[in-house]
Amino acid sequence: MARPSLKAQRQQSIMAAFVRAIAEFGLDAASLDEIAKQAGMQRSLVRHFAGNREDLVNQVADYVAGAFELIWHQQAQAHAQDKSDNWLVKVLFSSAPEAQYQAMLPAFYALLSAAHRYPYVSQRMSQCFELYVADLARALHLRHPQALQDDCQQVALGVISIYFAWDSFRGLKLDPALVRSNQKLVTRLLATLG
Amino acid sequence: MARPSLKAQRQQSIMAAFVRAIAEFGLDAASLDEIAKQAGMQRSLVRHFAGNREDLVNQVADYVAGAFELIWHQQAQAHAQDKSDNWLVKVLFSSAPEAQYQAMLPAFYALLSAAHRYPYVSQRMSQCFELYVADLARALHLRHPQALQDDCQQVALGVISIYFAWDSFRGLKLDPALVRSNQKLVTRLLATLG
DNA sequence: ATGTTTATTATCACTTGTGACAACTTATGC
DNA sequence: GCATAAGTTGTCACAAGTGATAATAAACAT
Repeated sequence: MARPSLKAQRQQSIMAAFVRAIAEFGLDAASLDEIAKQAGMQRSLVRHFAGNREDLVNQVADYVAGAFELIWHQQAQAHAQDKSDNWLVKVLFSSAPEAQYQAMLPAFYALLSAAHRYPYVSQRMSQCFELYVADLARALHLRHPQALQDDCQQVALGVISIYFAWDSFRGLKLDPALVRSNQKLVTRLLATLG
Repeated sequence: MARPSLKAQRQQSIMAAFVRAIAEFGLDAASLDEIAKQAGMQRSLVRHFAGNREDLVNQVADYVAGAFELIWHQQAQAHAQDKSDNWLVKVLFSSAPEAQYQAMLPAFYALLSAAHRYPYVSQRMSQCFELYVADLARALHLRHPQALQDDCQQVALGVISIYFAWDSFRGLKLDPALVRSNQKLVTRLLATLG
């Protein structure tokens, strides 16, 4: 038929470039030119493959939220056999997060703080958060069958919230001792499930 | 001597205008022109009274963080006599927040997500967070003298984190039932202090 | 009224962002 | 090779943002 389409790969590199640009300049100051430059192509190509600015923002919300959900899922599955909840504390507050994940954090929080101006982003971020909570609640219930589902949901919400707050302050000049406090805090909260 | 200075008032209205502009366009797209327009003055005046863009951003961090700290302080003092911790749940998750506070939320989270690009903002936001935690930890210790200080600190960190996460999703399309879960969650966490 | 300090207005020069479109090039199937 | 569909480049027109500075107007003290 015709020349093979590079659309998928191009869109990937555009998204990756956008994420980097957001980290460096902020969502609203990450210009199409900057994205193009970071992706090593011309601005016209960005437009060709990804549409205009609003399209790009919506797509990057999917890209980032999807990546976060994937990483979370992988972690959860890797520890599916663990009978205690200790892996949670380790995964969330001990091991250095994957580079890919860490690189997306600024974009995630930039999107979150701008979500109220982009309906689709708002919806996608909410969905991501609720998926996290529901998923963790399920995992907790498996390990604490005697606990009420509502209790598991509360604790899941708590753990995710604590992690969110912690994450949103990563990169700032917070007292490093807070990591330890957060670990103990999550342990304390999990202990309420008996 | 000379003509009386309007600097203080002008700076106030510039800050208020900046906060509104951030909510509407995001931190990096809130242009000096827009700020001037919302403040009802010319761009030259904004520059005259508040300096260039970077100055403005640093000032607005102080403005917002200061306002948040003030509101928090007022709430804490208003309930200084309450012997139980129920007021916390009510204050954080029940009563509709003051309009002034609510209007500043978008700016607060925009600043937080951009903090890694502005050293002073980073420092100011960290300071704000740590003040919240330390203040609440003190308040908790007063009501739970038998609890260890470290435990109070953990719980305070938890409550603040839960509130932060909740707040950062305010304005998104989250399931309204989560308010109730958050209330129960905070109660659960506070109960671990005995 | 005069000098002084501040507010206010009016511009200039420069850079950047955006959307749209036309022209050209390349790979593939038949 | 040729038609086809896609990639790629170049460019135009328009709008906006920023920093800087000079010039003018207003309020106050003496």
